[in-house]
Amino acid sequence: MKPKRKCNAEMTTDQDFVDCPKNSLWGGSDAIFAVRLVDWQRRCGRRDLPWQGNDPYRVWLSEVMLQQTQVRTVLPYFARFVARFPTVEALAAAPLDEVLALWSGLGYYARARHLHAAARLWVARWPRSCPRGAQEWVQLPGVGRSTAAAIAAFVQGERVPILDGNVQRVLCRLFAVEEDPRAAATAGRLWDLAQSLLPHDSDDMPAYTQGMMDLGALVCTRARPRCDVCPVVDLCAAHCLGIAAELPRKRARAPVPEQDLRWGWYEEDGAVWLVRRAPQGIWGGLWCLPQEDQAPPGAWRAAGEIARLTHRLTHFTLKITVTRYLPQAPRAVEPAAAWGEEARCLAPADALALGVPQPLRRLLERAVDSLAESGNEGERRIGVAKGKFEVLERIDGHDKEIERLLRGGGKP
DNA sequence: AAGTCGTGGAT
DNA sequence: TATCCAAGACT
Repeated sequence: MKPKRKCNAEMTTDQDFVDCPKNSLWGGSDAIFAVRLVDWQRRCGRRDLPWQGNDPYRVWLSEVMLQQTQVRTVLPYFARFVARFPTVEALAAAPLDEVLALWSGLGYYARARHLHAAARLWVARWPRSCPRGAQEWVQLPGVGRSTAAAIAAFVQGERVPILDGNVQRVLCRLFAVEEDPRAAATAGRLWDLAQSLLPHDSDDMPAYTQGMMDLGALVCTRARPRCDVCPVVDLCAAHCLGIAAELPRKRARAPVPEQDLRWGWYEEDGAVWLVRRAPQGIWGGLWCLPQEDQAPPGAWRAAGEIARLTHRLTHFTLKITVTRYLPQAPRAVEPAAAWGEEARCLAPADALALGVPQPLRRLLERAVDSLAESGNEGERRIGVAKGKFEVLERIDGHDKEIERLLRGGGKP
């Protein structure tokens, strides 16, 4: 698209400034941007999401779930969550383990721990009520400036701006901001711009806030923005300059490093040992296979590697090797003290009811499938059927042994 | 104040 | 396939 008018750096005369769309954004009290956006949201925006309304609990819960997570992904988790915990009181009364189990698979598990702590703080400090205004919402753990503003705008119509990824992109284009929006200095400027665009009437805040999100998600998208249907295209400096699709500028990202991880599949009479991970770090508080940072405990013998999983995260790639262990003696063995106090031995189907990280969830699901297939009562084993893993690599020099283990067989 | 934290959708 | 990144917060 070609620039239709001069803007920003090209402006040299007073007339250029008058012609620049950026000028009309600052054009006094008409608040044309907000008026247009609110009108557009009410006609074309999303109005049927299950958390929309003024229930503070549902709005808060959804905003936390939606942090760094797309709407499509959140929908089934939100439904399960409100079915199990219809109120903040119900959530506060639940054990953390149950919250983590419902959160399992959604990622960023600190959100679940903070959510649980926040629910308890909420009912203790605002009994039969809720935080009033962004200043109070932000006091809940897991609720930062943008999330607090979204809740306050939706529930109470407070005139406070949000600044999530969508809004950053919209503002970078609207004002032709070329700097990295995630740099601290740029963020401050974007917050100011966001504040300056708010509607004057607080009754418009819910539709306006939803409109900013909808505009970013549906029209002002990262790739191929739909400027042809944008309600504020004539106010957009980047469109004026013909660079809307190129903003925000993406910064170069370092290549993602790889990290090796070793898990132990300690199998005992059709069940497998799980340990709770420390609250800090990745998968904090979740149940997982014992991670073999040091030598595995005694009384077990290695029975081959049963899986190699590749798990990609934003900042690095995990290569997980899962080694199967069986008791040395036919009788049950004591859980190793090295695993800490919280260790449980569960059938795979039962383990799936706990909060577990996604790669382990897949592993357990395959084990359940395998049990269902091979279901002989006498020879119950947690075999893993060949070809059922998402990612399974041949392990050099042990193909036959691996194959046999993958079938869940015993000695040949 | 950069690093860390998950998973899946979209291109 | 590889890459970016999503209704960010916390340390």
